[in-house]
Amino acid sequence: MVVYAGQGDPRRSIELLWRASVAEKRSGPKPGLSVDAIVDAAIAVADEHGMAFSMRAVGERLGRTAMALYTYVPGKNELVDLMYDRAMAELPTSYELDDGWRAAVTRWANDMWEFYGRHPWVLQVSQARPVLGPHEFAVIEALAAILVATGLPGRELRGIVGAVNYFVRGAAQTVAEARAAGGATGEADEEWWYARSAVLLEIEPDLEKKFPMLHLLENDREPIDPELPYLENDAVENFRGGLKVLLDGVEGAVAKP
Amino acid sequence: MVVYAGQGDPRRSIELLWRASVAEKRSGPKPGLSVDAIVDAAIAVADEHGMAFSMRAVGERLGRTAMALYTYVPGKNELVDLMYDRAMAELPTSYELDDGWRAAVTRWANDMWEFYGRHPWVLQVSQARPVLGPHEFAVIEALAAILVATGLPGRELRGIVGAVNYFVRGAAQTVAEARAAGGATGEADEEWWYARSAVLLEIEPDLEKKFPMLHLLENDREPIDPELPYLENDAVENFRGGLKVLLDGVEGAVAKP
DNA sequence: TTGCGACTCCTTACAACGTAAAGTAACCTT
DNA sequence: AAGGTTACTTTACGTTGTAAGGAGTCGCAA
Repeated sequence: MVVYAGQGDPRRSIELLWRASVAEKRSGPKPGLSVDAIVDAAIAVADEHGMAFSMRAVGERLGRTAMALYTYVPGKNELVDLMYDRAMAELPTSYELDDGWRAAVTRWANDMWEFYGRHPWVLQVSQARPVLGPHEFAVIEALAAILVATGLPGRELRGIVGAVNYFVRGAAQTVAEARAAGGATGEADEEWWYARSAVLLEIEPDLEKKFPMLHLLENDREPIDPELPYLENDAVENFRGGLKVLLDGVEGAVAKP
Repeated sequence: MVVYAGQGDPRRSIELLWRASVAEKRSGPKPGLSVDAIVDAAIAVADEHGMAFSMRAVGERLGRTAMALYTYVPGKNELVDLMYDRAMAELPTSYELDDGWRAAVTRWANDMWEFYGRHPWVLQVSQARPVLGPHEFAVIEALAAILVATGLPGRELRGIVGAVNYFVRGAAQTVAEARAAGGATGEADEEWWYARSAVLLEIEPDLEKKFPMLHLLENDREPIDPELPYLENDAVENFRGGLKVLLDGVEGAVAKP
């Protein structure tokens, strides 16, 4: 199931995200941790073990119990919000437009693609959560800034920003999750897919006749780059192809009106 | 976190999905349940209470304990697979091409959009799971069949199928989850968004200066249809706009090569 | 008719989870 | 030195998926 981010107390979440913590008069023992340290630890755990990280695991990595985290962070949902936004800080906040908006959007998309590869757990945080944190804003702002250069009105651009965003995310997810599925059992991509296809074909031998169009799509393949694993080939090719079509559409909108 | 479908024993999953259960010589008490009944009950629970349904809840709805389900279904993951595929049986498996592929794809997308609205929990099942079940296949086959009519080669169509699919899903998710978030606390969309924007603006008053491009996009609005809730307006507009651009791109590819 | 084995379904139990509650000890302020 | 505030721990509760074992039911062979 999806982690619903942005579900906690909105004020507290947003204060944490925007670091609006008022430095108050302090008393009592010195804090041994910090929100930053916790978020970093949580990201490290998630990078290693997937989104199914536990408060106990994060605490342990910091030499504390799970409950110690609750001094700094209201709950797991809010921690996920913070992780999400923090991770996005890795991404560029602006793109050169020298070689045109199309090249810039492509760079944005590639950066996102690689980012999702580095932090696959991000893909498991609800895709449609409201944009809450500063870095999240910055990432979308970067895309918006590029697209504004097309001269299209905001009304049209909103749909385009969404489309590009959804597409990149969806495409990245296809790789990330297949990779995770294979990785969990230690199988390589090929074996994982092979095991499933084999069973499927055994049980439903005339699969190709039942779904002729899919069969048609599947069999028109580029020569495979032996450097990359099976799945990567497919995914990268589809990513490039889909993005190309999408940007062709944007170009059409720019040229026409 | 995402429910990883397709994680269980592949043979057993696929046998269940394709109903390849061999009718064996039976002995022992008559089964009081069936896989179908369980899947139906699980879908009903998920429709009502979201993807965070429990085996106990499904059992209870059928007047059994949670463990009774394990006689029919190997585990929760496999049950989710079955629910997913069963739900997709609602969707059309082919589309008229009389008015052209573009209109047909639009119908496909609209059907998916409405489908996701009916069963928002489907969006919480991993978007990128391998296509496993017959109805899932049929849905993609339907889209593929339409797009094949463009005359584009399979190589190009694969990226397009992916793009359309990701886009529709992503767009639907934006509505579904905001709806769920509001619904959970009983807030209407407007209030929910308003609460967040208000806090954000209070904490970060010059938000609009920090993210001028987003501000620009946000403020170029169509007149709002007072019939629909706030969020619906936005989402539907972006959905239509994004799809239009995407299909323009496909049209470009058809015209050019 | 009488078992026997297969089968459904239940009870019990366990480990893992998020987190509430309450306690202990460290530290600043007065 | 006292008192209040804070960091962190321990313990505990309610939920979750599901393993293990047992009770009862039925078909079939002897």
